[in-house]
Amino acid sequence: MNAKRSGALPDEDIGLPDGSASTPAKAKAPRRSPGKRNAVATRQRILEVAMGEFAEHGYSGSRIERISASADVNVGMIYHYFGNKDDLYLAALESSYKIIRDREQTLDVNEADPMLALKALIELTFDFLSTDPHFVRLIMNENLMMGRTAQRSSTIPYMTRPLLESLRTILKRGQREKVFHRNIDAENFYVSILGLCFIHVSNRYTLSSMFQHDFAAPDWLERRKAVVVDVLTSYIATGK
Amino acid sequence: MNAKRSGALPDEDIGLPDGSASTPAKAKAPRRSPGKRNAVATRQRILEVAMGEFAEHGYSGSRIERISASADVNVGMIYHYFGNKDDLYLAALESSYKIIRDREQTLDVNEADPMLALKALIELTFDFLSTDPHFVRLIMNENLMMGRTAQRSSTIPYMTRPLLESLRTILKRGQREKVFHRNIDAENFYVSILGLCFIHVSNRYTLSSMFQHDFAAPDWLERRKAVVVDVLTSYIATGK
Amino acid sequence: MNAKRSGALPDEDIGLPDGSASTPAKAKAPRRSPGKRNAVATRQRILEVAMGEFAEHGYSGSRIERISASADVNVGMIYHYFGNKDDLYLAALESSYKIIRDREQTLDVNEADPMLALKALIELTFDFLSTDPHFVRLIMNENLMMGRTAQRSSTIPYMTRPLLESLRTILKRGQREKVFHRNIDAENFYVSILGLCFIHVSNRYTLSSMFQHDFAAPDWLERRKAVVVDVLTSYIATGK
Amino acid sequence: MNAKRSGALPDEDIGLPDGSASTPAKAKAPRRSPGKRNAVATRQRILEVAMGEFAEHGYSGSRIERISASADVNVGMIYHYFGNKDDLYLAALESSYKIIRDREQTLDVNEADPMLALKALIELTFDFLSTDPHFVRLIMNENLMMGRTAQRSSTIPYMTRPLLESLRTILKRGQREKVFHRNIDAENFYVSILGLCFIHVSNRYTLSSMFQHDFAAPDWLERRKAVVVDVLTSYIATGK
DNA sequence: CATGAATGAGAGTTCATTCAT
DNA sequence: TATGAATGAACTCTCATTCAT
Repeated sequence: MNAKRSGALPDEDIGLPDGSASTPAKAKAPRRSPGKRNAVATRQRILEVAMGEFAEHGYSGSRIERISASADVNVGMIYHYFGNKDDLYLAALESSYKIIRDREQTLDVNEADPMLALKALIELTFDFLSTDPHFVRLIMNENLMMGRTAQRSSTIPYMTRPLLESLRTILKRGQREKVFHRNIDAENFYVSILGLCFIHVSNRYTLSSMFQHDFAAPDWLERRKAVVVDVLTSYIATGK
Repeated sequence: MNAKRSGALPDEDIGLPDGSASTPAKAKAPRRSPGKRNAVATRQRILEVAMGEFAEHGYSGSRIERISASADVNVGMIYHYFGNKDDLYLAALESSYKIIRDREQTLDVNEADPMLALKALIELTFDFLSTDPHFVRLIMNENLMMGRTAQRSSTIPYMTRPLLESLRTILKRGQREKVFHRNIDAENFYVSILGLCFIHVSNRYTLSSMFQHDFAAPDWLERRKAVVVDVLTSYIATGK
Repeated sequence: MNAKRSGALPDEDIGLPDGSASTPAKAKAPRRSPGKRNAVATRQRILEVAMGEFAEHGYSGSRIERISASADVNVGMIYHYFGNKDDLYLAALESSYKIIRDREQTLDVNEADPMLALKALIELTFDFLSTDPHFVRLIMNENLMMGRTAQRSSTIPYMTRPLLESLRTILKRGQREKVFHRNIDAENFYVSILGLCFIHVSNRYTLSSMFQHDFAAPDWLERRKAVVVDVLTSYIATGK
Repeated sequence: MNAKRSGALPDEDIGLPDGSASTPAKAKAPRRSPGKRNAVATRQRILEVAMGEFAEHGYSGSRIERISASADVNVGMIYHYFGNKDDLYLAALESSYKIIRDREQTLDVNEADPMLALKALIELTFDFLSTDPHFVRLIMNENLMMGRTAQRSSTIPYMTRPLLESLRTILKRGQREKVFHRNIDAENFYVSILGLCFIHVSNRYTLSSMFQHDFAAPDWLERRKAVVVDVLTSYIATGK
């Protein structure tokens, strides 16, 4: 891709300007041993820094220069390994998605009690999104950009498949055992889970200014998680 | 001397680059002619165009030039009326919030049946957010910018008060009449409403690529709205 | 935000507008070619051009564009090396001061005859200021800007120390040897020297229009220098 | 003159950017009685404000908008009365010059003792320049602009004539009475007076940062004035 | 006379990207 | 591989000046 500047993405993208001064240089990847020319490690270092940069500043607010400084490489290297900002963003997005996918694999769908399995899935989702806001911010950004990059990706569209499969498995079993209502649609239920686990992270700041307290406070999160589980289970449960 | 690229937000913001070519100049306010040299009208025209621009492209992706072209005014006029990009964004944000607030005021809280009143509130929220994605996008953008502008606003923090008051009134009456559980917390319940009404708009594109259908399709929205009402009422209802 | 027109000095500055047409692009540093991609040389070239630009046009009258053109570099390079117009001006000011300081160091303070040493110092000051009006203009400009930049400098305030030390040394010796009056104050005397050596350069144009001749003409300068030395020595000398 | 922007002055000018915030709106001419349409008074008010503005900010640093605000008229009026910025500057310059000229007329050249008359002239000059730095700043500015505007003026070139005439008269009488050296040249002596009375005002800020005290402090000025008189009279006096 | 909305031509600054070394 | 100097195209913001009302 050879597009100068923002021309890269045909239409939309999200960004946060500089503020370089106030962002305290990040945790900068550990300084590499000098002289080591380790292509794989360099690439990985750039990628990790980029994930943080894009999550924090959005696409157009992210700075190649800042990434190169934090990753302790020069600009040229970024272009060498990733081609351009657009493709670096794609790589960062895919890499971020991979993390949650891997996490979801740890779920034991075959748990004896479907309700317990469901609760576990809800809590995992809640915890994952709440613990590290980077992922949520990246998704928000991607949606503001109208999903253009996600569409280009060959891996992202499938990203939540495992989670969805787990959910379907659990739902079916619960319905067979008549502990769940039979007409619960997996997709719709997934959207409900996501909505309830996403909102306090995505809208953290506007909610905070409405309610005058921090929506990222651990104890609030703990109580909120219980409510979310409650809302969802009371909806799905037959009461049997 | 000079505030650097002065107009920037101190630290963070969200933006979507140009794409000028593909965005066909917007719907351009109707070409004025009789309204020439009309301060109020000009200011309003700029503001309306700005609301659309910021919602579509985010803060740093928005272009003063594009706004001035769409509003059919000289760039200088924007600075004349709003000072700088930042303050224009603030004005647009406040103006957007005002619209939803005004809409909420149309609710009849004293509806005889608390459950019906609650459903009305949920549906109004759902419809408002779904109908015009601009508001949702603006809020997403503001949260990606860590709420910096909302905090600067003297009006926004109080904007959702009326809605909350309505909700509290309804909840209290429902609890008194024992049709709602007694320990439902208004704040927490509001967050649940918001989460369920927000997610399919905010995550429209990533969800669409996951489930391969358009999450803005009218019929899907209709069904989804019923589910949302169902989830929330089945959680709150005593079954009495 | 952003310091609007951001790069500006906090409050005041002096400048001379364009006149680009009439100023024939300056003496443009010799077109580089071998020196391409030479950081040190490029920085130096920019600095030298900037010194001339600021001296001729004042701060706000100076144009980054004109500097970049004369230095035969891209505008971005100026920001790369100097950050902004303000800091470039600071660098130019410091660099200019350094030149006169270095020149002063060539003085032999331990000259046998204090009166001769004093004359040498006066003549050096006179010649330096008269020969190249750039320095005088830069200082005038800085004073019109109320010394804001000089105050920011960590080096300028100390720059005239050596000259003052030289003067003090000479004065003391002359007083000890009773060829100078004893109650001559070094600071006050320095101000007198400066005033007499400065005025025909700083007020060159208004004086010229008053007296209808060029105050920069070499023969006039020669005669004037003799008068200045005369005024100052007749004041300080005991007549012994 | 119809030149847009800085193109007005062919080449040079001096200016100080905004800093509007820190300059506390000046002493704003007394608010005129509403409804009064007094052309002469309006013109005069603009002129006075302009004199202050140009003295403080230099030519290109001065803002038509700021002048109109301080003079409590709108921009159009300035153009109505003065044509353009350039001609307003010329008017302000001439008006400033007129003030000092008028002041000088108060001198009694026919004072019995030539030395006393000379001292009076020196002190008047010293006091005038020290008391209100506006005049000095205006002259500095004009010289940085290479006297282009002064040359256009039909009155300025003659401005110091009266002072010069007074000086010549005094010098001649003193030389006739043999209290002054005979070969003192009026022009040269005038330049010396000016240099010694000008420097601590023109270079106030750079001198202050060199010597770490305020060169506008009343007691310092008093002592300095004595030195200046001393320097000049000890040079001119025959000692008879 | 008076107003201030509107214009247009810059000016300073930023940043993705390229390329000589 | 690696560096960072260099480029060029924007972008935000300013300001003298004009002109409809």
